[in-house]
Amino acid sequence: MAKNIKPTESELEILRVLWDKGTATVREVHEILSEHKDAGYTTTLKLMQIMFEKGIVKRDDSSKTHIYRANISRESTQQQIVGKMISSLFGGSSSQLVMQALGNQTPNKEELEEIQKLLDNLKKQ
Amino acid sequence: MAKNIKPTESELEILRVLWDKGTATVREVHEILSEHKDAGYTTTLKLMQIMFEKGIVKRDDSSKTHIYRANISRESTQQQIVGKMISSLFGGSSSQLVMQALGNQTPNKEELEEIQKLLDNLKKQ
DNA sequence: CATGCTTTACGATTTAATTCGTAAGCAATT
DNA sequence: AATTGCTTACGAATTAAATCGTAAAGCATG
Repeated sequence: MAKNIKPTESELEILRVLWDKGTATVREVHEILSEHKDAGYTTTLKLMQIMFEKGIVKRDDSSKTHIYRANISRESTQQQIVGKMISSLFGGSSSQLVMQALGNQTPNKEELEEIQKLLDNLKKQ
Repeated sequence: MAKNIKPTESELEILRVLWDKGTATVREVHEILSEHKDAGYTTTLKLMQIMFEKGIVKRDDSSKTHIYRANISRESTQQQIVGKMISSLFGGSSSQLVMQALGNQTPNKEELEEIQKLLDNLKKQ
């Protein structure tokens, strides 16, 4: 049973850091976010506290500086969001999304091969 | 130069109706939306008025009942949103999005063939 | 022309997300 | 022990989206 949680834009940014690093403190997340975005430290803190209340992240608060960790997987979140987009923007047709994505920004040779393999598998069934 | 407009969730719902029908009155849009969602008529009206102010839709107000029409294309909007999603959720890798979409909900034979054609084209280059 | 129905306009409220200021706690250093 | 610096907690302000109530205008019909 996948969690039916829809992270906001800002929450996604934080999740990406946590997914990449595994665990992180508020400070670490904030450092990374502030490369691209300017918001104060307490803003990041507050967001992460709210995410904790919502159950989107876990945290270890046994020491003074809390250590955070994502509580929803990258894959299930991607699936959730992509699924929603397919139904809301592509009339339920995943192939339309695929075409759009491929036409948009072309992957390199290795990636194309990977897609080809997946496609071959799907065609067999 | 594509418009850099990011429709909200509700605005997208309205746009979908306009894209499908070409033109529509507030009443028509509202009828369709209210099949799946319950919000009052004036809510839909207000949203469409705001979209007009933002330039997302055009309207013909020569008669009392105004006639609306999308002012951004379905394709460019899809591109915008998919592009954003690729960078924000898939680390810039469009193939990852493709894999996710294909794994998620498998298209039928014809769609698979279409994707195959596109893939062949991309591989040639 | 009065009544009733539909429309637009518009202000106000509600709800959610984001942002920040300030206080309090803790730890290291002087 | 006082100072400095980093941490969390928390309330409050800001901003944006969505919702609705009410009024005014237009139009058809009795």
